Amino acid sequence: MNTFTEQAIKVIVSVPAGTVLTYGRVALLAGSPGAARQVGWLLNSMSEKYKLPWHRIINAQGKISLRDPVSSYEQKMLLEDEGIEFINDDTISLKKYLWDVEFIEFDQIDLKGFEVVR
DNA sequence: CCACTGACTACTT
DNA sequence: CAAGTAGCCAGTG
Repeated sequence: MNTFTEQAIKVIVSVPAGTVLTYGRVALLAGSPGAARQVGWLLNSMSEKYKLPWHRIINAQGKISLRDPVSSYEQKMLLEDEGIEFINDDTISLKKYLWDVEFIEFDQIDLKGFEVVR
């Protein structure tokens, strides 16, 4: 399965703790500029099948985009645990925490370590 | 294949 | 800064 989905997942699992990526950036690194909305979609569906650091993905405004208030609160907590400070209730400084990576070496990432073993 | 959906984005008011 | 608008693209039925 060498698709956008797999690439995007690899990008996401590569994000270091204490940093974040925007949906658009994940899409770009995954090879599909403009597919930002799909990133959100797969996070929603794949975070149950994989142990993804989904909380490190936010929108281009540095805000949490979750519709569900419970989940968005959880995301905020997880980010704060990694040392990320919030400017207000749902905003952080992208300038400070955005992971500035240019290229992902997909070949070196093994997804099997992130699969949920039930 | 077509239509619809959406954890998005960039641009304009 | 808030709200509206028009692109965006992969997954789903």
